[in-house]
Amino acid sequence: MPKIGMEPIRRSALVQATIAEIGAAGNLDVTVGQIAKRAGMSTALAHHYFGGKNQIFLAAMRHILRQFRAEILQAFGQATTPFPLASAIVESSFARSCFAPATISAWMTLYAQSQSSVETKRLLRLYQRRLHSNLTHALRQLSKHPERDAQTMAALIDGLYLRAALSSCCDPKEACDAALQTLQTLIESDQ
Amino acid sequence: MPKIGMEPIRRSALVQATIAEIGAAGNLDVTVGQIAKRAGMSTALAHHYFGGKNQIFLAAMRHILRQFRAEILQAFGQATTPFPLASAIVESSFARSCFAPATISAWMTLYAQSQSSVETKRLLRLYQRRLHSNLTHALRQLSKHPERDAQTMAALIDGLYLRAALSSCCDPKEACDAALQTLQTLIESDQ
DNA sequence: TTTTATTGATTGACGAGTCAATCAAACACT
DNA sequence: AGTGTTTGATTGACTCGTCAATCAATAAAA
Repeated sequence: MPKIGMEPIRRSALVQATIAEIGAAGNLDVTVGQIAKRAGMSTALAHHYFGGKNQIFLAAMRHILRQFRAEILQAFGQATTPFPLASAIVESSFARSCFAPATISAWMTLYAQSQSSVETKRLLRLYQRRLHSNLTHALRQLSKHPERDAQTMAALIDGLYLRAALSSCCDPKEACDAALQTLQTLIESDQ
Repeated sequence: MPKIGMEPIRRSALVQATIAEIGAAGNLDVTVGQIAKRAGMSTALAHHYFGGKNQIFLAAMRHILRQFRAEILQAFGQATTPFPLASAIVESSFARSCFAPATISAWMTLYAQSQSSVETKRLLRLYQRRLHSNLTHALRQLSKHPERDAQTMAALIDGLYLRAALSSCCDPKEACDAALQTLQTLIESDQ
């Protein structure tokens, strides 16, 4: 079997499997064995490539963040004028991909783990800083207090996401509309 | 030792110890042994009173929710006119007690576990519904869209709490002010 | 003596990480 | 082309530790 160059394939498969497995379990109570099995390899191989359970999880988290970032960058690419840009950032945050059960569980896990793992906390902060900075940039020409409104919008996005993701009652679309509505209100109020 | 009526004392001690232990660990990776030791008893006794690990955790969660609810009720008691009432609800959500490390960890755990435990999800929804209903009540005379604005404020509170609790940079006070500021903006905008 | 409180010791299961061994492709050299 | 060597890929089996849950036994009130 040893075709050379398996490493990236295996690593990717493990990351995918980790996310899927977290999604299926709903939390971090997932064994390396389960992950490896889903990825179609032995536990030993998983350890061989990642060195340990925690590093597998971190890689999975990074993958989610990278995916989210891609979503945002795409939004930046398509919209060029300020307001559509701001809306696009909001809409990216409520993209369908963010509401896949596995993604939701991974996010919640990220929050929960950030209390105990400095590396996880670092990742979370990275996300928060990026969202804030993107929003500030988009709001610079729309708002009198771009920093402050960006802070508010960022928190609102996180909060609406939480509620939409956890209470299966209200759907992503509704949450997104609520965020856009508030965005409008904010930039109108201090014109 | 068998003084009669130990049960409530033991249960309470276990709940306290659970919260403290979750706070110290930063997550749910806490053993019954650790909890029992902190509460000054044997693991067997912990099992005797609660029946199992999960039920200990659920009791701890319920305790946090109850504590939070007390904070809100107190706010309701003190403020009688609408606007101070709404502010008071916001302020309760950012009370110092909500930012104790143990409380933060417990909340994050609540979010994370709600994906896998129906009972935990039930508790979370209970909190969400109560916050929404309290806010709606307070906003009824202040806003043209009490329901909608309550939804927004509830999400904003959760989001600001997340950010304040997880990034040690921005403090509770700031988050609270941001929420109050937005509350003001919302009710002015649709007057 | 019945009931309640309490524990030490034990069990049974599970899981992370390690290791030695195997297998096959690629490579080097003739 | 043929042969031997290196090297990456891969795993089964094992170790070591941990932990939830159980139980039988003890002690003290009522």
